[in-house]
Amino acid sequence: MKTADLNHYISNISIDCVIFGYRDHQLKVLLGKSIFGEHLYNLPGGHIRKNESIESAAERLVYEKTQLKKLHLFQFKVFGDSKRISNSLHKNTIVNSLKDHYPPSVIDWITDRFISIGFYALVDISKVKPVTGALDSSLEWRSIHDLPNLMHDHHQIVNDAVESLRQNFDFKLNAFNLLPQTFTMKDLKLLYEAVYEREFPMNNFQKKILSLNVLERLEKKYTGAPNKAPYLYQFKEYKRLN
Amino acid sequence: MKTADLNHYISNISIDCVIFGYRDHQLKVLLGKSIFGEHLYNLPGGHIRKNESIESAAERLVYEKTQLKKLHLFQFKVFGDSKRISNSLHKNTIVNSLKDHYPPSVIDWITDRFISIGFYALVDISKVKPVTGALDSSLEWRSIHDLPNLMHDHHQIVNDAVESLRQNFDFKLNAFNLLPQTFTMKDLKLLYEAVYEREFPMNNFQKKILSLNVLERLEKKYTGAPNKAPYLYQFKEYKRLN
DNA sequence: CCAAAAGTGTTGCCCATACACCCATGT
DNA sequence: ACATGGGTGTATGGGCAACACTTTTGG
Repeated sequence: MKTADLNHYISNISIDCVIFGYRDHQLKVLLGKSIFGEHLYNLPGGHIRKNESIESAAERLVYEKTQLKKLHLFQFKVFGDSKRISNSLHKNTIVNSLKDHYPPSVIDWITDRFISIGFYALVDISKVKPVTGALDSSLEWRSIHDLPNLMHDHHQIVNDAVESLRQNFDFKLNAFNLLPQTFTMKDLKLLYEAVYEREFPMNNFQKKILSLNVLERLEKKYTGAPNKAPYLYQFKEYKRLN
Repeated sequence: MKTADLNHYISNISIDCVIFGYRDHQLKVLLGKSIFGEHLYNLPGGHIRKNESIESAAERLVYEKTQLKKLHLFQFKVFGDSKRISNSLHKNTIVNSLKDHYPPSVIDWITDRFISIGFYALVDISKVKPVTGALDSSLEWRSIHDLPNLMHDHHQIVNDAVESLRQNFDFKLNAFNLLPQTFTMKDLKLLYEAVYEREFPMNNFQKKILSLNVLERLEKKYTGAPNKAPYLYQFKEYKRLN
């Protein structure tokens, strides 16, 4: 982060991205291990270039961390409390860490008040190639039920993103952004159970999903297990979108 | 708008408010008649002070136009296209109107790129005392189906606000922000019909509303009409909130 | 032939809708 | 008494959930 670069970005506005993945029957979010503290994490995010839209900025920021494009992005809320950074426990840590490496103007710019636009993204976790940024030492997928210590109000941002995801996660086509190309009905059911945190009876779930007419049934998946092999499915729209 | 004042506001971020009212069986929005064009209107809006939250800013901006506080406000979307103002037909008009009255620094500040946070508010239209701002010659309530020529992308903002209102306008307590303290069941039904643009059969509507247990029935409303007098209702929460 | 899990069929319940009816009011 | 519109009760149908059942697979 060079001084001159800051002139290309809009001040006082940031974007925070809640990148959702799905693995081990759990909904996960991608978090950066912060260089500002041993057990401190932060959401992927960044700033908006003066000549790009907020959607493009969010796409770019998610791409920088995941190397994925054309994903499902949704702008779910704005976090605009005037003290959300200055009241944070981590502000002084950040200032102390940076003050020997950057001029005061940069420190001021970074630690000024920021209004943050929250986006969430849905990704196929197996396709993500995590790339760390300047401010994190590593990237980790963490279950939404096992979140570490998060910077500023990022814990609140994750919670609000989960709530918004539940609101908007309909029975039409959001799920396929989190799954590989093909999957069994049970996989899909487990995903819905992870999102809504409740169980769905298999027969009724299957009836409901199939009645939407958005899946096509492929061949069976033989695993060697001594039981009936489940069918594989994929979303009919898959080819059109990929 | 004085030059020095701009230092108190965050640059490049604005708030646009879609203030909904209800009259003549129609959903209305409060629009300012712009001083920048004969048949040009704009949404109430403004900027965020450096030390106030975005919610406080939205409350303040709505108060300035309506003299109402403690209303139902919802942050529904952010409008962040980088060209939303510079591509607008109205930008040059604004620059020409202002350039003789303000120094270039002010003109630049005002006509720079703005990311706008969209809020909508629900108000009892009879309680509003409209107060014009510096940039509008008058304020008018306009039906959402009879919108005039709106500045920049404000037409899109209104449309998105209406869509969000429909999403969030549940059968619990949003409606009472648009109605006077007491109202008949038919009034309420007509409001819902205006919002959702479809009809609701009276008996089923009444059953559904009453089953929510949020209304209390008051005395009858005798109008002199030669038919059964309807009951008046008010929201049980009314006293607590006012 | 058996155990395990996939997948399907059947019933009953709840809720939303539609239809029919009764009630109060002023002329 | 009657026209008008408010308000309530009853039957019908579709969707969802619980239960029971059949099918497929490898040992």
